[in-house]
Amino acid sequence: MRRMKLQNGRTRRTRRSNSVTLAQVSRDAGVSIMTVSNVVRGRTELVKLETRRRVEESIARLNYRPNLSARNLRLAENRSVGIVIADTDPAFLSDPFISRLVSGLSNYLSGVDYTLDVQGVSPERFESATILTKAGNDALCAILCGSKELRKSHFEYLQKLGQPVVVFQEMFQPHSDNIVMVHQDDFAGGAALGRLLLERNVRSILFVRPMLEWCAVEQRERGLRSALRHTKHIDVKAVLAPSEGFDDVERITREHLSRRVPDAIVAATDSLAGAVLSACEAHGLRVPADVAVTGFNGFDVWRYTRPSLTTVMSPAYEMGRHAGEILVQRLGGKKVVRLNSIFPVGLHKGDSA
Amino acid sequence: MRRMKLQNGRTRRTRRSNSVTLAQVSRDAGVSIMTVSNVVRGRTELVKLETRRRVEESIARLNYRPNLSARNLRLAENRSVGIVIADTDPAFLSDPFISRLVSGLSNYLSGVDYTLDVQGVSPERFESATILTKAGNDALCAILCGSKELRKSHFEYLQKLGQPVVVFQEMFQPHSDNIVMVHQDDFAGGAALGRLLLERNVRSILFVRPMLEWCAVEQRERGLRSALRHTKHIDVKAVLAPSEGFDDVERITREHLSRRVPDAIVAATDSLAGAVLSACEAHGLRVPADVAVTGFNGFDVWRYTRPSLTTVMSPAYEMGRHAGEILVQRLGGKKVVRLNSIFPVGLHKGDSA
DNA sequence: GCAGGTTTGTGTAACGTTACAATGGCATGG
DNA sequence: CCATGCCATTGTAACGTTACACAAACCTGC
Repeated sequence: MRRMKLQNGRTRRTRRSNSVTLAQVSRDAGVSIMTVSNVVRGRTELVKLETRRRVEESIARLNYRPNLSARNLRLAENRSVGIVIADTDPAFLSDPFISRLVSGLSNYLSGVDYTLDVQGVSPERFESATILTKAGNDALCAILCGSKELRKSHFEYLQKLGQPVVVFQEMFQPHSDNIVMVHQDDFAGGAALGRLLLERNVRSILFVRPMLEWCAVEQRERGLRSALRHTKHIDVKAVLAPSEGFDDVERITREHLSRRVPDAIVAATDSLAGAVLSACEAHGLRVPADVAVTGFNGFDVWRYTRPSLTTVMSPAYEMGRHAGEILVQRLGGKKVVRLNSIFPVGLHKGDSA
Repeated sequence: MRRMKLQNGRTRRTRRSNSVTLAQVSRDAGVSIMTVSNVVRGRTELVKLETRRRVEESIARLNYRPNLSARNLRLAENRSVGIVIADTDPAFLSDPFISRLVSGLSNYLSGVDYTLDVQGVSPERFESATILTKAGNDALCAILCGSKELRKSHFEYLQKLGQPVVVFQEMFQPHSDNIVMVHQDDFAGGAALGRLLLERNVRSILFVRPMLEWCAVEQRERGLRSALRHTKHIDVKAVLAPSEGFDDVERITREHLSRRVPDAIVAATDSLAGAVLSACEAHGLRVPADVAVTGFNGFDVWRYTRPSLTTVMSPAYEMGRHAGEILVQRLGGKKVVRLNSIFPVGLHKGDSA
């Protein structure tokens, strides 16, 4: 970093970026800083047309852009929301569910002139995410992963922050009213699949779930089991995929199939279901005649697979938008009563179950 | 917003957020502001252990978090990168290519304690994206879409910014050394598909491309045509899908198929290819015997389709990481010589061509 | 007991912006 | 020609932080 001599002989650091300030523009245009500021912020009623033109010229010539940090500091407002995702696996971060959620949030915020900060962080280091340790966002969103104790402690942490927070896909009861829960009805989705499989007279089920400990997955399994609760002699066995990678999931499924072929395989997500279908094909099993297969979070995968996948449709994009709306409302000072938004899911009946 | 009376009777706005400042902590701990600041920033060699403990207690009790805007203003550094994507279509924003690119960038930045701002914006309003109009990021990334003139003007705009910028998937020659181009070799990918189809003795090709005007798509088509250039009598016809939605793409493909069945259909992306396969199936065409089908940007779709899709594998995640590395290096003052990074793509031979 | 050093802590002036009060100029009207 | 009001513009004091210079306290060794 460059240093320069001051008159008195001391040295002082110079800015690293060659940023243009209001003061420079004001000198160039021969007006005061405040006049430039008023022009920049479109307070046209305060500035004579002729002056405004001159200032606008200077702004364009010098390529002036207002310094956000200074403005935010002065206004005690950042017009920015952060989202922390407690996982760093690229496969999870670019999962259609996550990316649609983020798209919805981002698009909404963009429309009301807010920006979005995105950070993925491992569950163990959750609380040291920059977005959380430094106060640089007006509001936060979070997707919690990891063991239940870990998630609980992260949840408590978020409650203490005192700024509006949306937590997605989580079941804890908030004790503080800064937190709003937004989730899709994973339990109902799981239950709907369970009922469908009951109609198909399925007796044994393999539930394939990712290693990732995520509340949504738990709820899906819970919903599934609950729908089967009153029917005796239905065997549900959970299988942990060693990773979310296609090959790993396919391999572990094949291992299970070679031991015993269940009547149905319920995968916790569509991408897992894709690998499961592939494993069934490799075993020469007909789907759904020999084994029924279902997925979860249907965006596009169900359109590609053959047979087309029976899955549960997710309103991820709308959930993201909704979270944005809630947060911006809160920041605007509105007391939002609803602390819990559950989005309904839709059962998509494909040919695989 | 609350107001409060000052001693002299004036009113002045209070902060909307109940943020705790260094001053408050310092009062609570009975030390100076600077001591607290030193503790917060881990300058442990400057503070006696006993004092540090006391300060840390106060910090924890008051729930202090440093104000990022103030710090950034003082340091003239934001430790933050912004990415602008010149499209607001959720289907594009959550396209595997885009979301993997963003994951790579986000993960890298997170590791070096930078944050990432994401904004999608329509090509027409590109230059009014908050990320661009306000100076709040140390560096920027951009994905340009829209007509060539529009993209050119956005590119010029980015050149004038004077801060490090990475532009993805674009072919313009930068005139200023703040811009670095990062792209995958779409041309080579298209050419590889072209050569593969030549081997298959294909004579007529339908190129299905999205409405979205994106440089990557142009390059793919150009590469394809270039590979066929020296072989006479090969007919390449481009079809514009009315949207990237599966149903629209399938419909338009079927319309074309009912007029004439080409030897091959080259889709500009895998998701388009998925719809194309579905259209072929609906027409009772065998793939690849009656018509060969190929995709582009292979992440997972090729694993799901039957026949499995022949496609071009994209290193999107690595491209995102690489962009982050370059930008952070530049911000660290390193002169980066390379102004142009081209990532090689891989041809994945599936069963569809 | 005091020069010389080290360790620990503090005071101050920025950083670039905005809210607000205050200024000067220029009409209008009595 | 002076009050009055309005318009356009400006000066100033924050916002919360950090770099730097400096001060105070506490050691040494002679």
